[in-house]
Amino acid sequence: MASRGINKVILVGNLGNDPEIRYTANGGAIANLSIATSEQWKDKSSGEPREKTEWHRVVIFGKLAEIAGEYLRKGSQVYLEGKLQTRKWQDQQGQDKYTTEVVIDINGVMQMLGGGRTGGESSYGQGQPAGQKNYGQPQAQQNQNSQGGGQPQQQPQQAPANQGFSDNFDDDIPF
Amino acid sequence: MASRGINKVILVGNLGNDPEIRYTANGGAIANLSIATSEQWKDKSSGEPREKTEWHRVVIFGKLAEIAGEYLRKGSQVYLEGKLQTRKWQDQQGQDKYTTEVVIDINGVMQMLGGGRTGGESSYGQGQPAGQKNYGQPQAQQNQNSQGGGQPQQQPQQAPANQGFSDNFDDDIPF
Amino acid sequence: MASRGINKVILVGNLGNDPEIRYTANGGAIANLSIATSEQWKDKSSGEPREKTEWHRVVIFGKLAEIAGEYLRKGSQVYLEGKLQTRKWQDQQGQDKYTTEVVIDINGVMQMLGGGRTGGESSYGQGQPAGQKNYGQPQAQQNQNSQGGGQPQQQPQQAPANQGFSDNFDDDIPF
Amino acid sequence: MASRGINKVILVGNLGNDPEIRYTANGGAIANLSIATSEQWKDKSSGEPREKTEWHRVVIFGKLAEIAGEYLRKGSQVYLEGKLQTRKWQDQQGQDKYTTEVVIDINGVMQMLGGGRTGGESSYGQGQPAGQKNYGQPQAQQNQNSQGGGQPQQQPQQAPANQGFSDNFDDDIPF
DNA sequence: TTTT
DNA sequence: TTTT
Repeated sequence: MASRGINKVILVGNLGNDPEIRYTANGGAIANLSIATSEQWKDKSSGEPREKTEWHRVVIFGKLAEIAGEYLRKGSQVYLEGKLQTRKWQDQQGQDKYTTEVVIDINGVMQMLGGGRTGGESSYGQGQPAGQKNYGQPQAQQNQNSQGGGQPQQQPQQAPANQGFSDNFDDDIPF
Repeated sequence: MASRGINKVILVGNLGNDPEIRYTANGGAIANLSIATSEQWKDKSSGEPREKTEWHRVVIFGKLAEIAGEYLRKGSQVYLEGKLQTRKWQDQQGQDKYTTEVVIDINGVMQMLGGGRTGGESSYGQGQPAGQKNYGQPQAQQNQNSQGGGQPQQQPQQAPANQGFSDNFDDDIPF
Repeated sequence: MASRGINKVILVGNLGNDPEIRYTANGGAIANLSIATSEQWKDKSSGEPREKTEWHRVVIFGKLAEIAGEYLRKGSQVYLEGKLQTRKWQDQQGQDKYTTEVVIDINGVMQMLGGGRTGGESSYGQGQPAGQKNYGQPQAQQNQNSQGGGQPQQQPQQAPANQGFSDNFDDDIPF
Repeated sequence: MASRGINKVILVGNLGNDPEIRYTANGGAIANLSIATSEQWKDKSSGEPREKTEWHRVVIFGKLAEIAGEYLRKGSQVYLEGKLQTRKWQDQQGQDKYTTEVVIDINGVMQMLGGGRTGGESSYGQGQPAGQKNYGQPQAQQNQNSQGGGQPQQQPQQAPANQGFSDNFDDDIPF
């Protein structure tokens, strides 16, 4: 009955479309994203460059789904950390189908990338809340249930020193 | 002020010693582990096998620290997921020192590996609670604050089907 | 045309069956694994323990496929690192189907875990090289194309210390 | 003598300074980066926002070091995947010191993020190839030794479809 | 189909 | 020393 195993997916990619948001009866948000990752290489025989794009179906639950709906748009680059899940469903012909998704739930992570310093000329952001360039970055915290960093006990022992490392390093340390 | 960045460490390794457990004034547990990972390769010129062991200083907080203290022993194999943290301290001569640790807090993951099917002859387990082989595996859940999987909303939509996949697959799916 | 994105899957789980090995025309090995990961939690309302097993379809190429075929068996615990890939195929009715797999290629990682069902009673080691208990662990190196660690230049600076469990650390370092 | 363990670090952060590049006698490049990751949270008692920045010392070897030197600058956001390594050294007083670094070698990954400070006003692109805005992104491939994806056998089965944002998916697949 |  |  003990929990066994690790099931983790890490993606860095771009949205192929604006997120689709819906809500459960309880008011919980669910976001569906289509994320592209691509790899490219040189063909071994011809030496020609080749590229392959992989599309990932991502489902986000809860607070991160709301943030996704508010701040992510087609083309946005995002870091996602979740788990693999395959669900079975029937199409209209009653045929069984399986869909594998990357699920970002309360234990998942979403982080917007790139910071949107686009200078304003970008074709992105077109669907963004008005009056807001990209500086309205999300509170896309590392984890939806982080309540204070998780180790308040340590605070006393942790010198307030290395907070931002604004203090001067010793010459000794080779940074 | 928004959270920026990902700071993640994943280790699979063995304990060099029994965990050291201590408690904060608030009663919170802290476990210190020394974890070895090793890589080996063949020397490019001589073709001789080479090996290098890396030792990691790991600090675990909270519930997972208690589980570590109860179930991990010198030699145990463990999966750990946490973050890098460097703290500054002074040695007895007042010299500044820096120590980098892998911190497993409320957002971290600890998972015992190998399941201890050692047949009883193993030299491990010597420090284990009496009357307990290795079957008393911990509830080392994927995350200390998992409260039901994080997506109860989805349950209704999720057919109770693929729970354990005990149902038969279609011939169609090439598993 | 530049490579963009990260597509990474990390699994720690158990094989539901012995690996299926086949070979390409070129003699390259391909292994198919079915890997289970499970998570469990307490139901929020009823407080009852719940468990969910997820099954992952894993495809391994090359040298690691050979190692999988030789050393992994039904029940084996394994660490896998690869990428998500969805491929389209047609069933006998000509219907389009999609299957998402975790692909472990030359950039992937496979690592056997547990390192020793030494009990001997297991139906296990049947495929293992004779005369070799669990020490006959695979050379499941972190990466199929590691050629010496990639940083030979640094070797001189690296003290040969800390090699193995038995070393005593300096008093200065708070391990 | 078998390779045991996983030692993996994943960082997404910003450079605190331009990379420092140097070369070995053999002509191999080495880049030193200082990477910041930050997390922030609300203080449990006061409710006040708190933030903590962690600085990571990163060492990159080989081709990726060259790319880092050419394309990364102070402020750049980057994805890095490497391993933890602690080395011992002596300061001028002959005192032992330990420094823990994130090492990106031939098995590591570096990926520039954000893909486009297109503003032009940035002190940024100064090292970029002329005539090339942000599209001149580096060939920071997922791995320095990728030689064709590692699974050429599978290529025939892989439809050339889904290459790029513009493709329309089948109606069957619920993306 | 695994594992606990 | 970064970023928001």
